[in-house]
Amino acid sequence: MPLTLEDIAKISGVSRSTVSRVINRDRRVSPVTRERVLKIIEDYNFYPNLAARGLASGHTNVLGVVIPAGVPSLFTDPYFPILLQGVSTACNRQDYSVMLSISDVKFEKRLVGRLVQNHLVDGVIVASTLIGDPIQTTLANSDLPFVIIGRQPNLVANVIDVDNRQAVHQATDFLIKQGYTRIATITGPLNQMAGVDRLEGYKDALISAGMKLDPRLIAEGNFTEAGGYFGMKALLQFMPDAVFAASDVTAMGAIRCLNEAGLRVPDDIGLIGFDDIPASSTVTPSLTTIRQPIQGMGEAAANLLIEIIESGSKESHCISLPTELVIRNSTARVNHNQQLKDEEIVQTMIKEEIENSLLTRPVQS
Amino acid sequence: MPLTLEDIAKISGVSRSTVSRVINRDRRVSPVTRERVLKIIEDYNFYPNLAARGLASGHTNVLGVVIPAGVPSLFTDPYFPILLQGVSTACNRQDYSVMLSISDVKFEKRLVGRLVQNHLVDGVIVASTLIGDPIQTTLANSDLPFVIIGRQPNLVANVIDVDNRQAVHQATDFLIKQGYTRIATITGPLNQMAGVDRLEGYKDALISAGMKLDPRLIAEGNFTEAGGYFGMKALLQFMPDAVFAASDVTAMGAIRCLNEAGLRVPDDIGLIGFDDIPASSTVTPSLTTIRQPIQGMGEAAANLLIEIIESGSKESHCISLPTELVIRNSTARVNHNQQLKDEEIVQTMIKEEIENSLLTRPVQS
DNA sequence: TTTAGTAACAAAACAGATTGACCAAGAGTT
DNA sequence: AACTCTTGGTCAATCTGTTTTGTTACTAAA
Repeated sequence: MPLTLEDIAKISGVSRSTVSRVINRDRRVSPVTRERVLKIIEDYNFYPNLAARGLASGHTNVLGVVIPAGVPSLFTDPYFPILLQGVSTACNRQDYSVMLSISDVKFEKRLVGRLVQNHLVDGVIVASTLIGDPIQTTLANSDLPFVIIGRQPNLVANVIDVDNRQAVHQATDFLIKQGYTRIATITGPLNQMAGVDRLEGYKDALISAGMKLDPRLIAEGNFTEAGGYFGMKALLQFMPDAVFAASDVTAMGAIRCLNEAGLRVPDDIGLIGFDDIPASSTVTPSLTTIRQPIQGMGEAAANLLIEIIESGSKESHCISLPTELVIRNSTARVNHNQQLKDEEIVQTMIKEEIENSLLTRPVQS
Repeated sequence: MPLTLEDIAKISGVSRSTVSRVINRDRRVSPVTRERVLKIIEDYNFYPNLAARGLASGHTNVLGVVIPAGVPSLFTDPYFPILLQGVSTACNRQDYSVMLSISDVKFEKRLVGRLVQNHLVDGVIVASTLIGDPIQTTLANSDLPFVIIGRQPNLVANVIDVDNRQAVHQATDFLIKQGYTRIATITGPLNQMAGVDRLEGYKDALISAGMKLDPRLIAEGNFTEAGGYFGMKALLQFMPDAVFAASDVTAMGAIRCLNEAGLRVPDDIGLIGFDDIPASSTVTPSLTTIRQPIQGMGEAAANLLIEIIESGSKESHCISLPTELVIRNSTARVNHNQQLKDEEIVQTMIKEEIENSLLTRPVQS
């Protein structure tokens, strides 16, 4: 039978409430009593019953992480484990636990109901939702604090994001500067904002460089390897000389397709990805890519959520984390520029933006 | 303010206990009352407070999943997301939730303490622990039910596993049958049983084929791509003509190394992996591999744990799931056998074993 | 017609924390 | 000396369910 507060109180010769205050760092306990009780708690290896604590205090110190159903890249993209690691790290540090909901079409409604209604978690982090996913409005209508990773249209909420559009704009500019002229893209799923924004960034760059958009050079992908492969296959007939792939995994698929077609990267076709997953630096050729701080986004989401929970703030916060363009060999044309050596050249994106974006900016409430 | 049992009771004109009975499917409620109360619960969208329920009933309907710190493949191997998906699916189906503990060296002790001591979860699933990880004894000494994925030496516990040794034995036999003679291996981390068992299976096959073991043909890896790359690099000087890589990701690293060295798979070197992750069928050449039912293992672990929790069984159960050898192009020597076509030939492993292993076998308690 | 048994529900006792109200003792003021 | 603060604590209410015990009304058996 596990110990209770009552037991500890009896052993230390104080009342239950005093022990509770010691545990909760209430300052109305004399240092000497505090020390004595703490020692006993330590000695007896006592942990308070979280259910009781949750019932009495109204909070559980648990954050929910919802990963929606129907995300094809869940199994193949290291994005999710890295994100989870970030959330987990931040939670560990602040004595929160992580409740994982990989939702399932069949159980989605019930799952979210449970999460929202029955006080299992103090707040929720939502990762890569589809545009218009009902979970957003469910959460918005509840009084449960939540943070969305990746902005959503028409939704005032707490958001952690990177500036996808701007980042891709820059990366595409880089391709243009390298002398590529028929620049194509394999998009992400266009039912996710990240997919849409990255496509817009690509368009922005071409337009502002005075190049014309050719719809035949845009292939829709879905952040998977297979999506990259088939996207590339579709593009090949229109002879692009460079491709922006909306994720690194997509780029890997494109490389496979190009290898099969006997085309060489970067000489025949330049390639840029997005994410900078571990494999990007080891693939041949190593992949030029836009690095986003995936783990950092997980941590930021958890930290923001915890802050909101504990402060009870009703404002909406948007945090945009910085990206960098990591230049490797997949864009190093022999004929046009000198071949880049193995070492990576990291070009940090606009400095001011980084500095600004690190701050939490309250938006309308 | 959310509704409580009391509210529902008042609305339906019965007592709190009756509402509780309705929710918990206690049969001592007349059908007509039950229907009326159920309707009200539905109408008012009532969900019971889980903290209160946990306090009163002593269980939370939450399973913990512990992924230990210091697993380098966590970020790069799709193993973990797939496993989690399995656990999650099984839990959803039975109204359990999943609490994720990606433990962190720094917080490990506290984390496990919390998990074990304060009734946050009803049971724990432990994935890929290191041999001798103290978490095992901590759990074994607690009265918290737990299931380990992947057997551990000297530990009587509930285990979900595949027969790594036997599966690798078969796969290596297949290499031998294909005519390869200098068969090397890149192992997994030898501080995990899966790593050790797969190495033993490799040795078994060579020995029982009357071939002699050459320690220079054994390179230690760690289930990562980089491990495969450097392992292959180390092996190359001893001129193997086939390699068993202890995971598919490891095999990908080996392929990269071989490409750089100008060697072709399968003609110069045959290659077999383990797992059958999605990428294995799309990589060039497609990878012959031992498929293990990762998602199935997650589901099995959750189902077993829930069964143990609800039955209160004190016996230890071991469930071994079947594997299959999936033959693709990385072992299809042109000179020795006819080239295998694109379609996969799936050779199911010893049939009897599969049938046996699907049963839960109680072991000594 | 009792008596026992049972069905259907209510009432009340928990479960193990948190937290506001209250109180005693000593310190500081005037 | 009387009064007010502050400090450090105790007491008891509270949170929302589950579960045991109690009560009533009815049916079946003696």
